Amino acid sequence: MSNEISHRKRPKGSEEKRSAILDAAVTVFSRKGFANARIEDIARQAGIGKGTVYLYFPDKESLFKSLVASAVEPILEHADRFLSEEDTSPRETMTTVYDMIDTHILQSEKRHIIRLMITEMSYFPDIAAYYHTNIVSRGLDLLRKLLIRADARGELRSQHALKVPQMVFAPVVMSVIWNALFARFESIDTHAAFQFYLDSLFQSADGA
Amino acid sequence: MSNEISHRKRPKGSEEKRSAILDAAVTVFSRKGFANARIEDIARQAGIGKGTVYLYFPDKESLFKSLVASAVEPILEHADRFLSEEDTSPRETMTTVYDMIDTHILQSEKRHIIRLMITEMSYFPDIAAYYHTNIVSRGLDLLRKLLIRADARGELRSQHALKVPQMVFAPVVMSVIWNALFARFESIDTHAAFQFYLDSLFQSADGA
Amino acid sequence: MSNEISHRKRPKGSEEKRSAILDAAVTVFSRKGFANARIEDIARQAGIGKGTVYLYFPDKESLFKSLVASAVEPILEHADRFLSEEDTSPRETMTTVYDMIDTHILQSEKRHIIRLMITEMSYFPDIAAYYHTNIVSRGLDLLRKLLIRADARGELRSQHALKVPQMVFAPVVMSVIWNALFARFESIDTHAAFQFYLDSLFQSADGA
Amino acid sequence: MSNEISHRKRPKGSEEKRSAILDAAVTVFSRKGFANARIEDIARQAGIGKGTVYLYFPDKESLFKSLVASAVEPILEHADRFLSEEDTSPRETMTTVYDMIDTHILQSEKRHIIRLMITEMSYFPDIAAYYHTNIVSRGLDLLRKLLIRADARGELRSQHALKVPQMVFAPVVMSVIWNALFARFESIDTHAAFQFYLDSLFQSADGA
DNA sequence: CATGAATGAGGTTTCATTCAT
DNA sequence: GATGAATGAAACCTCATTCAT
Repeated sequence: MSNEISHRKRPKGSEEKRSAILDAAVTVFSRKGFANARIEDIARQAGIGKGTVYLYFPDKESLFKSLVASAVEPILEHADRFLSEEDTSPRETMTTVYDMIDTHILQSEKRHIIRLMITEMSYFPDIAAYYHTNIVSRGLDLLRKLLIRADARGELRSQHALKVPQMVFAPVVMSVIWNALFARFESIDTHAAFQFYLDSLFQSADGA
Repeated sequence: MSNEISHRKRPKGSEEKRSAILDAAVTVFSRKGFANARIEDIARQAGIGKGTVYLYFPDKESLFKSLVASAVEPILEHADRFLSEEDTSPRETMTTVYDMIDTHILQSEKRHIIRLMITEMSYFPDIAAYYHTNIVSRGLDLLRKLLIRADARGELRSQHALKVPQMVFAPVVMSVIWNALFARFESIDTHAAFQFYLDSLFQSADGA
Repeated sequence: MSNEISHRKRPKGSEEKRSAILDAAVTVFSRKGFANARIEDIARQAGIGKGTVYLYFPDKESLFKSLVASAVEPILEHADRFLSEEDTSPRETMTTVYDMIDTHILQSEKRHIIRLMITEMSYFPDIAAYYHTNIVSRGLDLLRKLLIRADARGELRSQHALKVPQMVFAPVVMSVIWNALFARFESIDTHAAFQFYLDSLFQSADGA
Repeated sequence: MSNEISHRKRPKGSEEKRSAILDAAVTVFSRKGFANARIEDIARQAGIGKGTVYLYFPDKESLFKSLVASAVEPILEHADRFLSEEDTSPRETMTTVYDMIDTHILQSEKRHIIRLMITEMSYFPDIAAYYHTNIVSRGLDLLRKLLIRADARGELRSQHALKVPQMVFAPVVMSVIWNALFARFESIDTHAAFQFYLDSLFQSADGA
């Protein structure tokens, strides 16, 4: 909706402008990567002047970090709520989580931000630290609990899953990376990946 | 092993020096990423002068591409051979493949190169095209055959796997990325990931 | 004179600055030649920063070409007008042309640019092609007509002149080159050269 | 004979090699200009190693200067002899000189060196000084005497010629420069230029 | 607030020159 | 003597950032 190539008309309100810059940044960072993105391109894409970017973000790195934050924070709230639900079956919970991820990340412009996190975060150790502490490790804790609950109910197919809860994210990561590198040549069936994972993680309580 | 009659005119220590530059390049590219790696740093790391790098590689991009090639090409030969074996059970074959990957990539310095491929390749579309054609799509073909054979033998656990053979690489990709971003904070149990995958893909022929 | 509505978006002092850069470029290119002139020297000479040069000219070569164009284009307009005059005697016309060249080129800073054209143009084949097509061959055509008209009026001294109209430029070229190489040691009497040429080309109609 | 593009077989004798380097230098300097000629190209063209050039010439500049010297010195000897002849008519003498120049310079590879002198000498003030003192001013003296002698015999057409003896070289300079810049597009009739000059300088003693 | 002209640090690449073999 | 691998100074050009308007 807002990531055409055309230069949009000047946004007015201050918060709107901040958000226009972030939108433009996703586009440009996605296309070029952090190092090759020019602030001037982001400004033009946002329909504002180059100097204006610096009224909203102190420097290029902060802009990138804000971008990541703007994408990740809303996700966390949802996740928190759903993963803690204990009155639904683990498979149902996980199905819901995957649906949410599919809808709110993979199908939205946010998938670009997730890709940028994956490809650029190793060069921003402080971002990595921040998100590990605040998001990843908390997410893994919730997942571990979910898997343990599934195991207790006899629904966990492989004990190995308990040792690598990170793999639950594999369909997301693989989908994002595959599309970044090879979408031009060959698509990846993300839904099948989710289904495959649900089948891999869970079985009905009778072991079938 | 790499001491054949050299292709070009460079004398004696030449191939060793080329190697030294590539080794230095892994280190520096890994630490800084392609864009932030300075040729001068690579040269210093290799213990040579800045200009010397250009005697072996025409420019920074070629150096990077050669680096990727040097890591990937040997892998392909092995993979080809093993995946085509038809007289072993699919699970055994896959186990061997995972072992090979673990030994030759994840446990070696090559894991850094694989990470660089994943994180930088989207900015080198021609590398992506080359490796998709020559490696990835061929690998997927072999995997598809393997999975179909497993299915024919009643050993494939989920039909969904057939639609996303890419997911077979998930343990490798996840391991590499996790370690790049979060190894400092929390390890990932790569072996458990492989086991989980084998359990997910295959069941004994009687469905157990 | 150069204060029309400017083509691009550069505001107020912009055309002045472009001019200042071109002026500085004449000085530095003249002193050092194209290859040995450093952009930084030109910038310093113009009283601006190195990067500023690149706001006005995309690269060093373009700067050089613009420099040549800025000197040559105004000349052409004049020349066109005068050489086509058919109601004055050829000798008078040629006298006027030589006067114009003397005033507007040899006595002005433009003589440096003409020298640069002569000394550097062989390394810019596209400049040579452009100026041959647009200036030199057109100038020669006009000169040929002039000489033929003189011949028809019985005023051409030597038929050989018709075969090498290029020699009409000899006083200019010789003067520019002599001064570039030997002005320090010995002057060249440019006016005598022009007079010699007029005497060589033309005689009164009665053959005297 | 010796300016093909192919890499010749190794010359052996020391003087031969010096001369091979000079031959190669003409070719390469002509094609690229002083600044853009690479020592390595000259060496390859001469069929020797890069370092070998430095056994014969201390640096690039010296090589260039030696090149010019090798072309100019032999010319001087001839010129001296002919111009001083007083028992032939000035026009005959000048005709001979022009013939010599045509044969030994314009028709030979030396024309490239003359061009290089013209185009590069302004950036080598010491070369200019040397040749002005030793060649140009001496040549002009001889020419002045010749013209005065012609005048005394009533054979000088225009008194202006006495004031700009430099113009006697105009056909040479114009021919060399024209060919350097525009030979691809349009030729210059050098012989007509010489004839035009002889007609311009001299008349028969009776004024015809 | 907004702008974009101006700046100069920084990185890539070239190539004259050296020197160990 | 001859070589060419190695070097690093030097120059082009880019772009994040500043600041006068």
